[in-house]
Amino acid sequence: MNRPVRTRFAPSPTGGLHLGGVRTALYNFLFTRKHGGTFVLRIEDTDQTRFVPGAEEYIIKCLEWCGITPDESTTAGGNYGPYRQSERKHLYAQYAQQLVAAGHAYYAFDTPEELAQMRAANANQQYDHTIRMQMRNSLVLPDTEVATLLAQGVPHVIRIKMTPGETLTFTDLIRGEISFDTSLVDDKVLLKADGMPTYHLAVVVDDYLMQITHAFRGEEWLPSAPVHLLLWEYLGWKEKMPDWAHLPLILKPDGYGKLSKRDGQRLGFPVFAMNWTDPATGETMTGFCERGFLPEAFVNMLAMLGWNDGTTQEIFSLEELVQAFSLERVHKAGAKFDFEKAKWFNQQYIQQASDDVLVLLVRPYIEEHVGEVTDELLWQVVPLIKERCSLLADFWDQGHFFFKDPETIDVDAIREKWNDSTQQFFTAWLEALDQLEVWSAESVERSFNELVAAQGIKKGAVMLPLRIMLVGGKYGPGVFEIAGVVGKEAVVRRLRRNLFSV
RNA sequence: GGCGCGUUGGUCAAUCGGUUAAGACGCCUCCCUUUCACGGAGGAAGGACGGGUUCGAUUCCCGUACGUGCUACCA
Repeated sequence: MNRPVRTRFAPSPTGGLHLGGVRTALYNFLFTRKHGGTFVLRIEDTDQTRFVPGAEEYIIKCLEWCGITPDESTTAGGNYGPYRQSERKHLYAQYAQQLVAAGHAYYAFDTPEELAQMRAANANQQYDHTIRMQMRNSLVLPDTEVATLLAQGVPHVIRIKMTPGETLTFTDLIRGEISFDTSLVDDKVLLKADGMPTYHLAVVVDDYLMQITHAFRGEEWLPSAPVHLLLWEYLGWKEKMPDWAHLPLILKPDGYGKLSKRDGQRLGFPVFAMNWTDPATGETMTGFCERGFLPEAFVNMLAMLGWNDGTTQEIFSLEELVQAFSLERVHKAGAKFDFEKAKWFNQQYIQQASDDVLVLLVRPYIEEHVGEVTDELLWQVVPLIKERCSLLADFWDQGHFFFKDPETIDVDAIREKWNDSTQQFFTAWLEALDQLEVWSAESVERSFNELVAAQGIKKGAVMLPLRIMLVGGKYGPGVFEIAGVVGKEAVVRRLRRNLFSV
């Protein structure tokens, strides 16, 4: 196939953009960038009952955050629009009619009750070649009656007429050759009673009209591949059919099922790229973005979930991914999502990031707690604590004491070390600090050491209490560094308060 | 139930018939550090099972088991 490469990402706007969705989009993006093609975003909003307003804008926002913006979409434009299936309604009906005319599809007038009755007779019964001649459709009804029913506007659908007894084979770019027996495939609905197409008709028509050359989608679509294959054939477009690649699923960390929103809530990690608020319930699901992931790290992590370049390299920039990516190396088996590993990727990127971008990124996570903070303070704090942070949100947990007095103090830890001489020591040190002319990490430390020597006590006995009074617990960077940044006033205040309470 | 797809340590995974079966995350130990992290050194932990093919199978084939997906006028 010599056509220019065109891939499409086709999410349904029914909720947040989850990990599997982003990864599919990412592989589309990497593939098109590598082969100099076009990356199309098409929206599958044919199911009006599940359609959620604002979801399309949300999806585009997520892709932008990830740095994998599509070349063609409702907002980006392009010559193959409209890019929303709901706006292409007329096209699908036209091709469905064409299939009926060619004898590859038929009108079915069965009511929901009749369908239920059919299935009640045999739980495994599908609407297929074994039973279609016993149903109410244009295959069995006289032409005149069909015409009358259609004229009267009786609700009906159009179903594909599967030819039994054939073996369909196609080559999946990831899985190799896959075969199906058409006798086992049912007569899927192509056009619904409301005039909207089902996914089956819509993908084929859209991919054809948008001249898609490579179609990537989740593994869950594999069983319906024969329907799509036949549709390409029946519509007479077989030569233009894209190559297929069915991507492995992203699985929940425990158990083996597909990763779902519920798993995120249950296990305490995000499953969406960015915050998603369900307009119906008002419930907000935290995204990787808001949780403090850097987009580069997020994308890197996702790329490695089901693919690797065969070397031991794990950290890839987007550009490197584009170079190294190949569908042949995508795994066949699903991969369990591991939040710990995801955090590790982000930690790597935080360590690599320069302090000036970190200051920019970290600010909202700090200001969320204490209001406005100065650049100067952030510039001092960021380098001191970045190496102990995996998520942007960690900057608050690891450095809150730089911005406000600790709210809780690990009193028990102090008490273990506490006695009259430590009490004396700190009282004396407070006076010494007051005399200090230059306030810096070094001068504070010097003053501390001098007093330790003068009082003849063990430094270990007073270091920990000092830390805890200053930061609240047994963590954080060097105490004197902290004292230097926080300033004399705050140090004295924190010591006084805690000296008294202990 | 039927059909499809899959199966290397707890997790991500390398190996494209011959290896002491890499590496990473996590876990454990030690070092560094008068806190915690970072960093460094080390450790435990793996080919689902049964048949073939072959001089030789983790690798190729078949079967079984297990898992998972689909089986809607949802995608």
